[in-house]
Amino acid sequence: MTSLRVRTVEPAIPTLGKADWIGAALNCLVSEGVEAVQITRLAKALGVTRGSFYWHFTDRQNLLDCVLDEWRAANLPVIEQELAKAASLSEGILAFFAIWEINPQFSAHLDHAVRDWARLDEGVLDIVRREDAQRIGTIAELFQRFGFEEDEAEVRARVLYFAQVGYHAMDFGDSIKQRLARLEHYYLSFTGQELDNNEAERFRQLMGDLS
Amino acid sequence: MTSLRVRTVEPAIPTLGKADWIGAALNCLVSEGVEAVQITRLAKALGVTRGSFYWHFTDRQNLLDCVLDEWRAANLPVIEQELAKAASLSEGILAFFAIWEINPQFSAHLDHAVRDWARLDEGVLDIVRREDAQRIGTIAELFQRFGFEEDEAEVRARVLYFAQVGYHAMDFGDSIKQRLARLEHYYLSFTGQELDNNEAERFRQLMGDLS
DNA sequence: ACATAGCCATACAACCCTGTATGTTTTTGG
DNA sequence: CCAAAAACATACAGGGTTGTATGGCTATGT
Repeated sequence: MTSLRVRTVEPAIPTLGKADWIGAALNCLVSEGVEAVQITRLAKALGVTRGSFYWHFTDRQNLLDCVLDEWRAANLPVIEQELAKAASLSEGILAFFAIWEINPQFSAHLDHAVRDWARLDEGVLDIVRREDAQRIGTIAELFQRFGFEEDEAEVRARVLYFAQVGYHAMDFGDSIKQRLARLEHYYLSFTGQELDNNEAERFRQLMGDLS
Repeated sequence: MTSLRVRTVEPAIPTLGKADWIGAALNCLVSEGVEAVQITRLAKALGVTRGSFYWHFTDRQNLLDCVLDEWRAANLPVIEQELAKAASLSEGILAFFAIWEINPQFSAHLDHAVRDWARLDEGVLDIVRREDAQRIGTIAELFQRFGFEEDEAEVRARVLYFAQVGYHAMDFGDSIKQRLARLEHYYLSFTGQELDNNEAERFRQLMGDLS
């Protein structure tokens, strides 16, 4: 929607663009929350004054709107893409696990930060809710595609998604290894089915390599 | 630890106590987040000036510490008490469901607010993590008590707890009725066992009456 | 009746953030 | 070469928050 680069030709001395401000805002949002996304601080971090900001944006809310758009554009499509191409249930479930951990396009921290933000802003909450509903629908579709009837698919999708969000919502702080060690138990708990040994090993290697 | 009422005799004209300030702070924390817990605002809400505050507390941090203590004292023991007295797995699991919804001592909103707070404060995060670990341990104990081996009990406890926290962390906004309608599916998903019809009905009535 | 302590109001200094208005420099285009 | 726009700096006004210092009122005890 918003073109992050207005200029058609890059200037000789690279100057700041909207994208730089949005990037700084994203970092600040993730590490310190919405309230910390302040024009003064970002300007200091970027090494310019606030005069620059008010050239690229009308006001603070304008920046926050752009930040939210960035989140939607980055995190929204990943889940659908990953789950749609799954050729088996286990492939889909394991891909879902992997998204939060190693998918470079998906930022779990940003997801978390936006969710916290939503608690303080009705407008953001609405958008996050729609996003969540859509994600859960995608997961439920996966379960249905591989033999689960509608109600059970819906419930299992929700449990899986809630657990994933909940885990990251509490910064529990255990390592990926600890969770990988009990991968089969998690899979059984989420699906009610046993996970093939070969698949489990392949997944462990995939996660081990990229962690 | 902290005695919320210093006075031994109630004054004729009831004056403000620490508890009143902490109560106002809790409300503000739940509805608007930590950053909104400001002395000026609380004073306005309580109908006094900030002079009163600095008589009861040394500074803002002092108040926040008290707020955290209140949370621990209120929400911590509830889960252990409820799960310890369960005479069957289903009784324990259903009791766990009920805590977030209808237990008067437990505030799900406060739990959520404190968790958000923990993202911005390392000290709070440590305390919340210990609390979470303890709760999960209690749930795992329940599973083990009714026949699950250690590893599976631990994983199922975590999935159950993560899902519960995740659900409330995202303000999903569906009604209790919607979830109660699929109670059996949730129970199956969390435990791998079928829920007795009579117990399901009894639980639905319990939740229906008090919601 | 008076001193004391509890409880709160008032006033002040310091700081931080926003938004706007207005310069200043550099680049681009005709 | 000159005008215009882009990108940023500077300066100012307004508001909000914290903490402290100090003063005033009220109940209580002796």
